[in-house]
Amino acid sequence: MPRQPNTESRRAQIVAAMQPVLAQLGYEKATIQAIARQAGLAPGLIHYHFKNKQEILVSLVQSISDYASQRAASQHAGSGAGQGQPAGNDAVELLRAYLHARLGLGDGADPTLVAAWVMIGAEAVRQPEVRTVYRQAMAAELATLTTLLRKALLEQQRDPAAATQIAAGLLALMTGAFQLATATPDLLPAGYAVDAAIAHAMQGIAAAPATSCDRGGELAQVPRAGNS
Amino acid sequence: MPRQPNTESRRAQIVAAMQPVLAQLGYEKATIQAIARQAGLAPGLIHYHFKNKQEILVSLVQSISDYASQRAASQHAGSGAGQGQPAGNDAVELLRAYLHARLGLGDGADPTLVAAWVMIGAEAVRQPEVRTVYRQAMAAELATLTTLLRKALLEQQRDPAAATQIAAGLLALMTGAFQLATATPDLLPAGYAVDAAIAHAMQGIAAAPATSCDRGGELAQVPRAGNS
Amino acid sequence: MPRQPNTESRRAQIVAAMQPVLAQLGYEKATIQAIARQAGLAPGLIHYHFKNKQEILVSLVQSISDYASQRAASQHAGSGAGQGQPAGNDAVELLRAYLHARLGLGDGADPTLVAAWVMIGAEAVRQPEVRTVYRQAMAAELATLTTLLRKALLEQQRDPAAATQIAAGLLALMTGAFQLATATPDLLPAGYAVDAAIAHAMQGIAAAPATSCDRGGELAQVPRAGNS
Amino acid sequence: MPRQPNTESRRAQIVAAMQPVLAQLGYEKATIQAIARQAGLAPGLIHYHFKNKQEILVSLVQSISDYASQRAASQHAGSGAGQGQPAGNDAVELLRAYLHARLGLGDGADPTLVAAWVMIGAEAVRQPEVRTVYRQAMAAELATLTTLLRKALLEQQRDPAAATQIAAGLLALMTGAFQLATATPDLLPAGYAVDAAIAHAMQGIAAAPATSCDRGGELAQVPRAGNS
DNA sequence: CATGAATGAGCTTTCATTCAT
DNA sequence: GATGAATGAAAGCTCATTCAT
Repeated sequence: MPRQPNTESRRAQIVAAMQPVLAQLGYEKATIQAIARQAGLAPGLIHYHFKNKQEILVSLVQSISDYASQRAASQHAGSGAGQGQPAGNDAVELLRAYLHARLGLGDGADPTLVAAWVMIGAEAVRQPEVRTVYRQAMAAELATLTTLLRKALLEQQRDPAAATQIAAGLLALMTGAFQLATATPDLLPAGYAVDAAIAHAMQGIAAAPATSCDRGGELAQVPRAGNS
Repeated sequence: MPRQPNTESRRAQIVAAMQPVLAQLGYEKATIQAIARQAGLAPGLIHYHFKNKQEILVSLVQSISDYASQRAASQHAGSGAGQGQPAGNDAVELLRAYLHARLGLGDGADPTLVAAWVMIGAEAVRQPEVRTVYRQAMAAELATLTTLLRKALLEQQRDPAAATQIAAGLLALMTGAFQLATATPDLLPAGYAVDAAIAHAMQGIAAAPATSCDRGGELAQVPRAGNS
Repeated sequence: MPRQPNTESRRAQIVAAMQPVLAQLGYEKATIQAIARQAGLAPGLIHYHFKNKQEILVSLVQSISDYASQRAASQHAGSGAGQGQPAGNDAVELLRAYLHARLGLGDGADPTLVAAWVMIGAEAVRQPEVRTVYRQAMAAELATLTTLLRKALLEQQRDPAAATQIAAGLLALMTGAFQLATATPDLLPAGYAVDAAIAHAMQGIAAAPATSCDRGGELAQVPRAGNS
Repeated sequence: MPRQPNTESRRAQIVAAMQPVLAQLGYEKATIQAIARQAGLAPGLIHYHFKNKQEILVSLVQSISDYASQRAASQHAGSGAGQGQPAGNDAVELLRAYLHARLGLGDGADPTLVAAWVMIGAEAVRQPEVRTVYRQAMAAELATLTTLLRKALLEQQRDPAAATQIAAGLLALMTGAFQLATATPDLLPAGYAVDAAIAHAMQGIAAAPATSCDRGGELAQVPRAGNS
């Protein structure tokens, strides 16, 4: 009677264990021993399930990225379900909610997750394999932002071409906010990141050229950010 | 006649050598041997001038920070010298120039410098000594931005209280732009960072409440960013 | 009804799987995992059938040795069956055929087998258990050669005492040919080994003192090697 | 006052230390620790002077090969210096002396050296870098043998074209003799290897076709090996 | 000041062997 | 018999730091 494989769950367990260790110690100091200890496993077992340390890191990047995409998708699905809003601010509200979800709660939700992501960003600089998956994750985030922005722009009867530029700015702003939240806590006022991101998005939308008829003046009344 | 000590120049030489090595290899892989090779010195000499590797890193952070402050200061000095501008856009232009200088040229001037700074940011997460100087550098940058923004806001007759919030957003945006320029080159369109930063600043200024009399509508005409 | 044990066939399967792995990787790098993979079995099963890795190696040595002995025996049997040769060159021809079989076809028949044997030879140096069986195999080969040579010498009316010395030379020559075929392919001309071995044997026979009456001059016409 | 480099002597020391360890334990079991212990050095120092373990092995191969070439050259030089021999057996004697030097004294001079060479031969099978230098060493030996044989053949007024074939056989014989001397001591009679090699050479020379005039009959009297 | 060899702790990785299923 | 996860003891290698010269 052969025993049933448990590789998948073990891999997930190990990847999950790497996150806090990475967040606290950085990649080089996140030793296999430390990861094993965090996971409650024998060190040798790590290499039974992963070819090498880098592979754990790559898996972690994909895991985090997948989690983020999934959460974004569920948010999309959860909103707009005919709440009978009078004004057509659905898309704008969705965007606002997205930025809140991403940057809210002390500028980065789970500090461990954010710190791990910062470490991953540094490793992406010098490990090509990590760079590849990191870039994919960033591209996915960028695509999500661009889509949200395009919808919001259309909703506000603005030229959707502005979406790309605004999304790029938002991505940089979010990335930097993660870095600052992790490396220099308390330097910046609490909640600044959500406000800045929403301001960036809303003002960007407002500043975008109107689609057809020149009614820019009226439409400039993009809903103000309600949290500051 | 004893030759005069060359300690200071040696230290500077070593610190300078660490930058490209750090940019390429990260802190842990930036070995003393590699730094010594880059500096053209014997490995043993490094520890004569620095207690340990961390001390070189701390010196590098200060060095980069000082260089940035100095460049910012010289920029201040160089501008505003009564060139008889008709409109009172001095402060706004100064801010714009500052953001250009920081983010221009491929979103990060010297790639080596930017990459090194990204690595430093990661180390700041886990090395308290590094975090301290990193935080000081960031605080200095934030102060510079805040000052520039406050002047611009005053110039535009806006409430200067908005400066802090806008500066925080700019700092995050810049920090993230450095990260993205280093880890995911070519993901974002060239020059996006300068545009995004200037848009963030200008729209933030425009959106700030007017100082005294409520003439916000007219004053909304903050000079548009000229490069997009 | 209990299924009948398959231990023997499993053992043979595992031993057979070790050969190509050993040939390619050497003993230390021939991991149990690799052998199991080659055999299409689960790693854990290996140690059910073999106490340890060395035991597989020892079995392989015996397996190869047995195979060689068997082939030699069948060759003996296959020849000499009254083909009505006029001249009494039976024994000489048998010897020649034997050397051909051993060294023919690119100086080592099955390259995998030859390479495995070379690896075994190296392990025999340091593992007493391996040395024992390796020595037995070599002794068997030596005995076979000696027997063949003695018959040939008698046939040619030479003193059979020379057989031992010639056989020793042939054994060394064959062993070295295997080594060279494996480690330095293309260094030596194709087919050199068969020629050299046959020359060694034939010239050795020719140079051996005649048995009784001194007719050495005539008998020197030992059949020349026909393949060069 | 810089200290003077001692890298060369240290490298030589380490290479020398590897030989007996390799001879006794084989490559994989010849750990850095064991080599360091043999050399009386700290383990870490090994990797200061050698990039990796393989590099030590490659150096050892070259070292052994160089030593052999050198000894062969000095032998050449030392002989033939006008000893006023009546018969022109100079070249034949030189060849005989060479084989004696190579195979004499218990079929392999320094047992440690021979055993190490056997281990090297096994590693040459699977490590390309080792194979390269091993092949060079073998090619050098082959060239030496071929040259000696050509001279001897000319001296005996035989066709020198036979040199290559005879040399190949001698190389295989010597290689095999080393293997057998190391892995199966006492299987073969003492001194068999020298005798076999000399017989192979001399009989090969005798059997070679005469150069011009057909006086093969007389010239067949190649000097008989004097040690059997 | 300068050199470069030397040290040793600690890392990743490998792998024979064991064992619960 | 068979499976494949689990273990733990090495192994090679790296590198900050020290120190004799």
